[in-house]
Parts: sequence; C-alpha cells; structure tokens
Amino acid sequence: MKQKSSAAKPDLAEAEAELFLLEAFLPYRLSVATNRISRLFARRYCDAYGLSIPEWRVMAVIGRAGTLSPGRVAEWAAMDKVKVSRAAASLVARGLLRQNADPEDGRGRKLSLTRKGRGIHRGVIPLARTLEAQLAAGLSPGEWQALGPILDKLLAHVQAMEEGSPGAGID
Amino acid sequence: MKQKSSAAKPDLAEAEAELFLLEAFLPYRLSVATNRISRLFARRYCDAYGLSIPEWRVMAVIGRAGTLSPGRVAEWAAMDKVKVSRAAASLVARGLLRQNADPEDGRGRKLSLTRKGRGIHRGVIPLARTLEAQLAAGLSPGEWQALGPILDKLLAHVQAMEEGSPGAGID
DNA sequence: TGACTTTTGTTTCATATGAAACTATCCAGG
DNA sequence: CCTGGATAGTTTCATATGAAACAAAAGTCA
Repeated sequence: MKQKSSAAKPDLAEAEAELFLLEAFLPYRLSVATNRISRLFARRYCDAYGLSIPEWRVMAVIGRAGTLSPGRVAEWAAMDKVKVSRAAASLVARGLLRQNADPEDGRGRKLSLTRKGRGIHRGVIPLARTLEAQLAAGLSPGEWQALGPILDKLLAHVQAMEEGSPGAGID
Repeated sequence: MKQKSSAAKPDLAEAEAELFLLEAFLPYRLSVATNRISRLFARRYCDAYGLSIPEWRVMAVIGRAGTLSPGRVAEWAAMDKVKVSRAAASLVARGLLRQNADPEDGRGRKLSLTRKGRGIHRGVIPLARTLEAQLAAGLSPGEWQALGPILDKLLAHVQAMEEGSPGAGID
C-alpha cells in the first residue's frame, strides 16, 4: 500500500488546510479590492471619454511627456509593448494621437497628442483626480498616506521575489 | 469660431493636466502592484499544482466548506458564476472535484473535493500561506497589519461609489 | 392546473490579453 | 560592404474574460 497512514485520520496538514479562510487571505483581498476599483474607474473613463484604461494610460504619459516612443510609453505606464501598440493604434484611429516616424531611427515612432487629443487629456486628467479623491475619501488621511509607500514596497518586494527563484519552477 | 479663447494660451486646466504624473496616481500604483502579485502567485500555483487562480479559489472555499453549490462558491470567492462554472468543469475533468445533483433542488449542484482533490488542497494551502508570508516580509509588521483594514474600507467604499451614481453615466 | 416570473447553472459570442512569430531597421565584426 | 546578431514595433494565435442568451427547474398566483 502506498497510501499514507493518514488516510483514516486527517493529518495536521489536512486539519490546517481545512481552516484556511479565503476572505482572510491578504493577496486575495488585495486582488478583489483592486479589480473592483479598476473596473469602476474604467467604466467612468469609458462613459465620459470612450477611453479604455490602456488608452487612458497612454494618453496620460504622452500628455505629460509631450512626445514619447511606444517603448518609453510601455516603461512609464507599466504596460507591455503589445498593449501600447494596440492602444496607440486605437487612439490614432480616433484622431487623438499622432504617430510619426522617428527621423533618427527608422524603427522608432514618435507619439504625440493631436489638438483633439489634448482636449480629451484636458478633461480626463481632472476626472482621474476627482475619482482618486473620491476613493481617498473612503480612508482616513493617515491610511491613504500610508498606502503609497506600502504599494511601493510591495512592488519592489514582488520584483525581488520574481527574480529570486525564477529557475526554481522552470526545471 | 467656436474655439475657446484658450486656444493660444494654455489655460489652467491644460497646465494642470500636463503636470499629471501617472506614477503618483494611487489607483494606478495599486493596480500595478496587485497585478504583479497576482501574476506571481498564479505562476507558483500553476507550477506546483497546475491550478489557475479561479481554480485555486474554488478549491479553497470548497476545501473549507466541505460542500457548496456553484452559486455559493461565487459568493465566497468573489467570482462571477461563469468563472465558477468553468473552473469547476476543469477541476471535475481533472478528478479533483465532484459535482453531484442537489437532491433538494433540481437546478442546484453540490460541489465537493474528491480524495485526490483533498490531496491537492492539502498541498496548495500551505503553499499559499508560505507565499503570503514571503510577501508580508516585504513590509514592516505594522504596514502589513494596516493593509487588511485599508483594503476592507476601500472595498466597502468602492461598492458605495458604484451604487452612488450608477445612473449618472448611463443616461 | 396552467401560465407568469424567478432562480440556477451552462453555453455562446464578442472582446481583451500576452507569448511568440514576424518585419524592418540598426549596429558590430570581418 | 556584407553577414550575423540585437532592437523597435506590429501581427498572429491561442486563451481568458464577462455580458447576454439559453435551458431547466422552482415558485407564484389565479
């Protein structure tokens, strides 16, 4: 018989596992709350300006920088290049974004907002600020201020965890 | 001319919008950090047990409750019923989950772990706890403890925001 | 009983995602 | 020059998602 002796009596791991409460699991709660917030924000941006979140992010970073290559946008907006490419194509199609060749590099592109795009930008950024403020109103000022550094540390730490054992699961 | 007089001189909204820094926008940072964490956790669950996050969540709540209908799983795991249905089908196909008819309601189903499923559960829950602990190690104990209540409040608040003006954007 | 409405769960369909393939350009070494 | 990489962006493909349509079984009320 290969069965463990614990087949009849539930062993410690079993007993411990059965006590696991998903609603007390912090990564789960983080995911639920964040996705809900993202969903709400996405709906608002879409209702007001027809923008998806990737499109909104692209507009935000280009509105700030003036001109940016798709690769830089990907860096600054924490998006992969595929998402940037698609969001940019959609914004160009709607006349909000201009995509020019980079005179110094035949592969590169120069992204910048059109006049119309700046108009949208001028509206969507205050909306974002308003939404952020509404969200902040759900926390005490202290909690809200604590959240930023916590997120920074979590992000830095998860990056370390990713690098730490990439080979461990690959074999 | 319908153009605003601000066409030549950038108005206040424009100037303010141009100062917007995505990396200082908390909802964005929340999303980036959370998605990165979810991605890492998903990879670990998948490497170790071939489970996706929806599958993992279904196993977690059923492992805790013993027997649960798909609807209840959806409630307890904060998933929509479609995701539960698909995750359950996949788990049944792999022999980890049993899906019986509910004798008291012809529409309902009774989900419970098979022996094999309990074996997986007995392994994946400690893995989750370990990962959570590794994540917690990136914060001070105080920060980690603060995060739970913050997430609860954010979730409650975003739900209030959703209900508050659902008609505002629908018109 | 026999329409209705509601509830439960599955399936369909249209969209969103990202890994990998691909195209075009640039650079480095011979 | 040319040839073999590297790099920038786009496209393809396979999968994941959720809204809406669906099917089946309860409940409801005359």
